Amino acid sequence: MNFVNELSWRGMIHDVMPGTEEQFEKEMTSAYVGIDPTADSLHIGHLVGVMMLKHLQRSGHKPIALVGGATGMIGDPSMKSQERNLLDEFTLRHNQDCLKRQLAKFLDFDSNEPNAAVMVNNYDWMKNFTFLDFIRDIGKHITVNYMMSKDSVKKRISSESSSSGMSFTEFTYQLVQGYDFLYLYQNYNCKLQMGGSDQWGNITTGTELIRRIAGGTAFAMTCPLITKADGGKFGKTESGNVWLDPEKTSPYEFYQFWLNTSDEDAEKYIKIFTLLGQEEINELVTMHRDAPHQRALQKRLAEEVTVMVHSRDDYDMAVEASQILFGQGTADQLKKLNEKTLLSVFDGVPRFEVDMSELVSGINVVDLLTEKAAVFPSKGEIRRTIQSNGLSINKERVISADFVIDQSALLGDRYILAQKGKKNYYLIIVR
RNA sequence: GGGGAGAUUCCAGAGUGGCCAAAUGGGGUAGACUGUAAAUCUAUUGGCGAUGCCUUCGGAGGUUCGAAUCCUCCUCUCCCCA
Repeated sequence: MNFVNELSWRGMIHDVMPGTEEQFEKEMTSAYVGIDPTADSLHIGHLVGVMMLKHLQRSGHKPIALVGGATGMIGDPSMKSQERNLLDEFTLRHNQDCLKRQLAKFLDFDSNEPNAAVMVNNYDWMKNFTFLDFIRDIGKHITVNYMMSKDSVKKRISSESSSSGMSFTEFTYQLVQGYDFLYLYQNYNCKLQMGGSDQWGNITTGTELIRRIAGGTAFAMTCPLITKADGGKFGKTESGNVWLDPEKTSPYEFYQFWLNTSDEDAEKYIKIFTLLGQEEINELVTMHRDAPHQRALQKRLAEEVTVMVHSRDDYDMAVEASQILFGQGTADQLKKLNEKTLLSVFDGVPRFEVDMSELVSGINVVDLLTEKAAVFPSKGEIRRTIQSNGLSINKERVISADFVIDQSALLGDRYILAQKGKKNYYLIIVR
């Protein structure tokens, strides 16, 4: 399997440095991707980089996952984000461990194969590197002129937009990241850095350092930034990031995220986020174009990714839940569910607990869903939702804000299903 | 060190004494249409015991019958000149 070709037909290559392909043909090559350890879980924004590493390992080369304990605290000027705070070492290690556990689902870290994956943390080699040593040994080899010519820097300096300027720390970022590459080159024989297209400038600072200090040749390869056809940010839902950690994003929500991708995006994503082959994907795309309402693409995409990140069981559960929630499910069907099925179906649904005493004499929906269970942030909002036909209880539409709920509404004697709009479910558990 | 501009509801951005809970756009939410899509259209978008009341226009005071709007001080941001 040719790594570059593989990524190329999948639309995962934005830019490659000349000679990269030849390098892969010449020998087993180590390549790395950087990951910020800002949280103790990866989110799907990280997935592209992870998939690049996965393809790399599949084609016989050696993946290195670099945890940016040091760089993560500086903040990349191209990210526009604020400068970040230094994570304390305990948190850093904790996050690193968690990330490794997740990455192990994609990459083989443990085998004795020569191309087993490796995880490193740049904090380990940066923490004892003094400022003086750094500017003497590294800074000396790169000119400010060179650093200023990077797009990420230029954008921040030509401050026609009322941006807040760029701090020296941010300016230094590319050097620190470049040094990582040099370090990996010297200590791990790593010859390629991969990343999003916004990383190109940073990566080439690394190859430049390697050329000037080590007299070696290293390569750069970037993938396009993942976008959505509607211009929105990829990987976000109403409730924020889509995490790989099932505690943060349940498998049901995870599955739903992928199932909801638009037609246009689905064709793109299935190539990037699954390992399906070219032929199979082409068939799916054709099938989908013939009968878009079947959403064969989305279904397969959601299946593949959910199974890969979670498990086949989690996937089955998510599908079952989706069928009950979005299928022809009626109030009657809902009432027939036994407790076990009900709980598993609503596994990923936000839950609220309410005391039985609230229900015995009946309670107004508005009060229940604001004061007792904070499904809505304010009473005004729930009233507006009811007025626009947006609220259902146990799959039956609430038509008036005066609607009263009592024990007769309970499913399985202790549950109430509240639904806001089409897609948002909340489970109320009565004690 | 000197000079200038600014801080408004989720964001951008109007408003410069009463008609302002505050234009417009974006975003969010809900509805219609659909395929749990996209696009489009509609409604809504501070809170509440709701024809009214309460809290909001960087912070603290003050003027006034009445302030987002005027005055004083403070905090922060940006720009220009040294």
